Order: sequence, then structure tokens, then C-alpha cells
Amino acid sequence: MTTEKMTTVDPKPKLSFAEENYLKAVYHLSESGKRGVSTNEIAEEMDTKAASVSDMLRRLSDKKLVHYKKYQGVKISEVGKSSALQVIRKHRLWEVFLVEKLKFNWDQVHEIAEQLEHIKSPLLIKRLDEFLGYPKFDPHGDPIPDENGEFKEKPQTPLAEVAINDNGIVVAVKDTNTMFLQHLDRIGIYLGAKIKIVDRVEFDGSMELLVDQKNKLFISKEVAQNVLVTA
Amino acid sequence: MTTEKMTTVDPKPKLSFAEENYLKAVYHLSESGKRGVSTNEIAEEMDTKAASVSDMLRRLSDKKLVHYKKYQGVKISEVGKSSALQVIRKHRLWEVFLVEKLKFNWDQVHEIAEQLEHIKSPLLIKRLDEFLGYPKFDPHGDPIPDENGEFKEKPQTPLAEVAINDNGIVVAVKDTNTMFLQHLDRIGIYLGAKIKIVDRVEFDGSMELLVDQKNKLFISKEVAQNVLVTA
DNA sequence: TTTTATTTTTAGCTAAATCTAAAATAATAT
DNA sequence: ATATTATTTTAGATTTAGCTAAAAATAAAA
Repeated sequence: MTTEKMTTVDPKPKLSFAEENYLKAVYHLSESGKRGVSTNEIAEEMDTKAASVSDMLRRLSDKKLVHYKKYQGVKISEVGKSSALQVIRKHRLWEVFLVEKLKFNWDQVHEIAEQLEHIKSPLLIKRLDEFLGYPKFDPHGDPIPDENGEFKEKPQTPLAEVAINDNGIVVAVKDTNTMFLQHLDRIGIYLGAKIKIVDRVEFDGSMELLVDQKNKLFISKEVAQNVLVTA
Repeated sequence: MTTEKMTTVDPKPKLSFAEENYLKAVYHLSESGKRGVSTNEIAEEMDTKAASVSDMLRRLSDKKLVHYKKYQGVKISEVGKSSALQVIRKHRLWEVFLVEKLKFNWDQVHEIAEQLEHIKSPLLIKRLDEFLGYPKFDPHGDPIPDENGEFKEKPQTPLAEVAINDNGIVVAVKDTNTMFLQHLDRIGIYLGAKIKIVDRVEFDGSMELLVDQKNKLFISKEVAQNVLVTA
């Protein structure tokens, strides 16, 4: 009798930190463009080499976490998406915890959450969620998926696309880079701020704003593209 | 000119999870017996093989985290001790968080804290400590080292060694095993409980107690040895 | 449609952290 | 003191995750 190892693929395998990070990157990149994500894009996003990405994609594909055809780019699978969303859920819940409970500033939480997101304990996340009062958005305005990976985004438009004289409330930031967030702090833009577009300069895309009906502010195109508001 | 790599040993290198776990084991084992810790003891404690331990000890020794002579067992170095104590500090602070804030039971927190203790962010631990109100003891009564690795233990005696008719308050448990802690829950022993020794059976070391002046209780020698009280 | 450039993959290495099996050393017992 | 047993170390393999350099495939340009 030949004893062979059963190779049924576990539908929810325990993933390594590296695997979780790759899945997250693939997920984020597939959200922007609807097409398959290229090896180079992933390498860029993760600050690693294309060769390492190829290698990992092969392994993720073996585990059915992504759909991958050589030279054709990669798409996340249903199982992979669900895993990625759980990691994202954990990341964002921890960010809320750090800001709401530990008094961190929104520009300080990303790196720490990058570590905390890999802690494995469903009960921990359930309790954390409860402790935080079931938040729906993280400190940067990004939505927090529920246990089933479901979430809804607030309708949002970059300031850069809002018409002159229109008003909006800041609901999210596109970039969560420390430098950018610190800049927003300095100039007085924060989640919830009421903003009126006073003027837009065609030449360089810079804008003049009125924040909270009293503070006049000039911002660059870069800032205008990364601050998201609702009407 | 020959360019040689400087090999000054970093006094506080970033340690891997595995290295931190080995250091913790060496630290805990060197506390009990005052002599060098044997490879086998460590293998036993960490549920791994002696060969793996030998290998790791060599590497920890290269990094000056332990004093190690082949076949002679190992002793933790000052740097190693300080690193171990910081990991222990983190472990115990997280345990307090899980019990005090997330309503975990004391028998559920060990495994989760085993993961959380490896998160690297001094500021996070500072803020967590503050958030928890600078606790001095974890949910099992173990002392929490401060940022300098200093701590003091409450004077403690195993119930098994307390004289008949003497009283004590439960201040810690020696074993933090889930089964043992659940057993204590079931019979009604908890940190802070007032206990009077009613009787001790010479034959098997079992004891009769009065808990909180009203509940009569019989416990085995094993329990008596693992519950610690102050006079 | 070739040629050129870019992207992606493969091949081969390195470093941790593990394992098994075999060799070396230390401890114990006759 | 020697032989047996137990412990510890070494040697060699494996797995994961990274790297560089070279080859192969695809896409873009002439």
C-alpha cells in the first residue's frame, strides 16, 4: 500500500507575515486598476525585487490565494481577498486603538499597526472591536471591514476636483505617509474639517480654501489630490 | 588598503522572535536554579530539539547575549538579561491590557501575549503602561519590570508551606497553565482571596481551606504548591 | 516585421531556524 | 578504570524569504 500525503488545500491556512503582506499589496493594487497586477508594481509597492515577487506569487498561487499566470500578472482569489481583508480589518482596528486609546497622532500609527495586524487571534479582534465601539472608519478615514470582509466607503472626492464655491467635509486622506499627515496637522486640515473652495489656480493646480468658515489657506495640487471630502 | 567590516557588537541589537523566545527561556530557567542552564532543559521548556538549542546558543553567544561554553551550559549576560526583561515587561503589560480592558479571563491571555510581546515600539509600551495606570503586577501576580528592568516581587509562600490556622492572601500563581487556572476558577480561588488553612493531610499533602471566611474547600498538594500567598 | 527595450522568470546563493542522524563529551555504574 | 548511558554538539538537509545575475518572454519602436 502506497501512503501518499493528502494535498487538499486548506481553505483558510495560517499565513506567514510575508504572505499576508504580499496579499495586502496585491489587494490594494487590484483595487486601483481593475486589471491584473504586475510583478513590478508589487515589487515597487513592497520595496523589494521583482525576482522575490515572482517567487512569492508562485507560492501564493500554489495555495490558491491568487490567480497567477506567468507573465500575465496576478489577480487575488476569493480566499485571498478574504484573508487580505481580515488583515486590513486588524490593521485599521489597531490604528483606531492607538489613536483613540493610546493618544497617538494619526501620522504615528501606520508602522505599529503594520506589526500588530499580524497577531493571530480572532477573539482578540472581536474583543478589540467591541472595546472600541465597533468603529467603521480608521483615523485616516479608511473603512474597516467587518468579520465577513464587508464595508462601505463614504462617498469621497479629492479637493482637487471640487468646484469653486462648493463646500465639503474632510472624510479621508488618500496618502497616509507621515510627512503628508504632519503637513496637514501644520496647516490645520483634519478629518471632519469643513472646507469651502475659494479659488483654484489653473497654472499649477494649487487652491485657496476656507477652513471651518474662518481660516484662509493655500494648498498645493499634491495636497488637493490627497485630501478627500464629501459634498 | 584592506577594507574590513567593523564588528563592534551592537549593545541593543534588534532581536528576532526566536532569539527573544530563547532569551526568555534562558532567563526564566536561570532564575530557578542559580547554575548554568543545560541545553536539554531549554529544549524541554521550548518544546524543541537539543540540536536546535545548541545552534541558537552559539548564535546568542556570538551576539554576547549569553555566556556559553560548549558542554558547560549557558548563563544569561547583562545585555541578554536586559533584553529578556523588556520582553517580559511587554508580555505582562499586554496581559494586563487583555484582562483589564478586553475582559479576557486570566487563563486566556498567555498565548496572545506570547505574540504581542514581540511588537517593537518603545513608545507603544510607554503609552500602554500609562493607559493601564502603571500596573506593577500582571493578572497572575507576576511583577512587571519597569523600563530599566527593575521590579519587586511581593513576599510569597506556597499554600503548601503555610502553617495550620494561619491566614494569607492569594498574591500569585506559580503555574499559568490554562487547565490549572480554570480549575482555580471552578473552585473559587482568585488573586486577592483571603485564605485560612484549616487542615493539612500528611499522607498526600492535600489541604482544607476556608476562603473569604465562608467557603470550605479541599485542595490537592499540586494546587497547594502552585498557589502563592502572603501572611 | 525586425530590432530594441522592458518586464518577468529562472537559476543559484545566503541567512535564519528548524530537523534527523551521527559523533563527541561528560556522567554514572560496575 | 573501564564500560555503559546520557547529554551535547556537529554535520548535513529542509523551508522560507530574501538577493543578484542571466535567460526568456513580452511589449514597444523603428
